[in-house]
Amino acid sequence: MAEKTRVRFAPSPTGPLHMGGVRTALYNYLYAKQRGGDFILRIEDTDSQRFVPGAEEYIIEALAWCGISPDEGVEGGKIAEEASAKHPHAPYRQSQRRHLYREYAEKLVKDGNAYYAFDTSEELDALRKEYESRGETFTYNFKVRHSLATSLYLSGEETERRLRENNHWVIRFKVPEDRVVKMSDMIRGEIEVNTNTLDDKVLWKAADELPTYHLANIVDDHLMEITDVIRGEEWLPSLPLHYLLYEALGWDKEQPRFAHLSLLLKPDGKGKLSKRDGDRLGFPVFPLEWKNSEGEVSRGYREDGYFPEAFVNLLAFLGWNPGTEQEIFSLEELVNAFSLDRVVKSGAKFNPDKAKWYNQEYLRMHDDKLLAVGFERYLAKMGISSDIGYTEKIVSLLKERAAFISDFWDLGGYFFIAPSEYDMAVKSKFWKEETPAILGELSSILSSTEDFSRDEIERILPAVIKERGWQMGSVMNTLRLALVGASKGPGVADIIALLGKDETCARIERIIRSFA
RNA sequence: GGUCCGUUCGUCUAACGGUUAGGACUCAAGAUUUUCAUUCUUGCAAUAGGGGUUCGAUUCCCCUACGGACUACCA
Repeated sequence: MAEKTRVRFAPSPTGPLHMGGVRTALYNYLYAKQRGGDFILRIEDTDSQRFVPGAEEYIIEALAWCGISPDEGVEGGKIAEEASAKHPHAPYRQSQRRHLYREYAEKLVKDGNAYYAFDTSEELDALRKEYESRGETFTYNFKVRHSLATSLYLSGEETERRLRENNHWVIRFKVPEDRVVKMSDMIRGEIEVNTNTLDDKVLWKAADELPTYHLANIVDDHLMEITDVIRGEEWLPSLPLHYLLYEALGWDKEQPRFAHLSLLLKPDGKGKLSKRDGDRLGFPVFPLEWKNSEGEVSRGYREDGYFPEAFVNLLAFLGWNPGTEQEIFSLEELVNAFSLDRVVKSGAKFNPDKAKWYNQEYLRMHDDKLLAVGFERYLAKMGISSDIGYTEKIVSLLKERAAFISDFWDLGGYFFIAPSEYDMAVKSKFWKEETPAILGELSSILSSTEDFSRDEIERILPAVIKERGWQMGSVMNTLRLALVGASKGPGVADIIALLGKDETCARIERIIRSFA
């Protein structure tokens, strides 16, 4: 029987989930679902210093908004704490699994694969500086560990004494000397690294009785039977350590496959996409709005009016493509089409224009009724209430020129509020001496029109203009100016029919008075 | 500095040794639209550089350049 695919998304609750993080979660999800596997959400909160309240809830909510639902880890919007049939590996929060890790760290020490180290951060910092000043690279490995205060060098009694004395000690991995670690990455292929360039990383800290990422991650991935690890490129440098750790723990035969995703880069200039870029260039970097403890607000795709489907779609295409010319994919279609083979190795610069285009495509696919409901919510925030039938007609008229629901307001605010000012460029071009008289006559013709349907108005208008020998351009544009206030919008007949007889005539009278 | 990863139009990318190097976004032009958009058509625009390997390199290898990540008792 083939093994069941199990992947995990393991964010750290140190702040809101970045869109790059959402992409990692998405690729994990797509990969798992395509294989009928499970997607697990695990919270890696082993850094007690950087814990941010609300971050975990944010992560769960963001994934939910995207339609990415974990098979394991989250139940009813909360991270599962108790083991159950659905959540056999609970708890899924590393801080609640702390008791598990020490035994593995101690086992590594017993087997000679790790050791106790008593040097302080300050001592090490000083040492690093010293090396740097000599132009050398400080590597905490076989070259130096015997000269430092470690259980490798100290006597058994001395080690015992120091372990008891205080909790300023750590357990470090003992990286083997001069070995070439051969690794395999599903996206990048084969990678080799000599162990001499690796540091003896800290695995466990006595101070807070917590493991570091490296240990917790490997232990949990093993315990949770993770088959494939798909994570960000920033983890690639620690892949050799992870290989070595699996080996030292005796788990290398069943260690997961790895895939490292390239980073999302800022749209302009150099470097990875950061919160700052969003603020600077005017686009969201986070899926949902986030307010930090200082009250600073970071905008979110959701709040900016992106459809979750569009967001997921554009995210999927940042570093992956189906190899066909199809660009619009639902989540289900992505599940079917996704393949790590087609994930691009290089970093992708985020393009806000393309993001907007995606949303426009999705807006067009949406039902008018749904869009109208969304638009009414937007209107309500501005204190405007509208009949849903009326709103829906507006939406259908404006749909093809909008990318966001909020665009309906910019595009059609005049359907709700009469123009208070007029585009003077349009006026100077089309407003003639005889215009007031013409508009006045038009107003009275319209007010006596029985059938106020769009089609009837569409028929009457040009007929009248032709009959009286008026200038088509001048009349139509000034009429539009009266109704809209500018030279934009759908057909005049559509606007008139929607506005209704009274409002149309009132607006015509009003512009005549304004320019009298 | 060291280690690792990467490099095709401005951007996202296709082309798994043989193509006029394709598509999408952006931009420009034209057509349609009495407006603005839409739509349609067309256009601009790329294999980082240098060596190999090969009958033939975007594709394989090496070097250089550039970019990125990592280099914490953070993840």
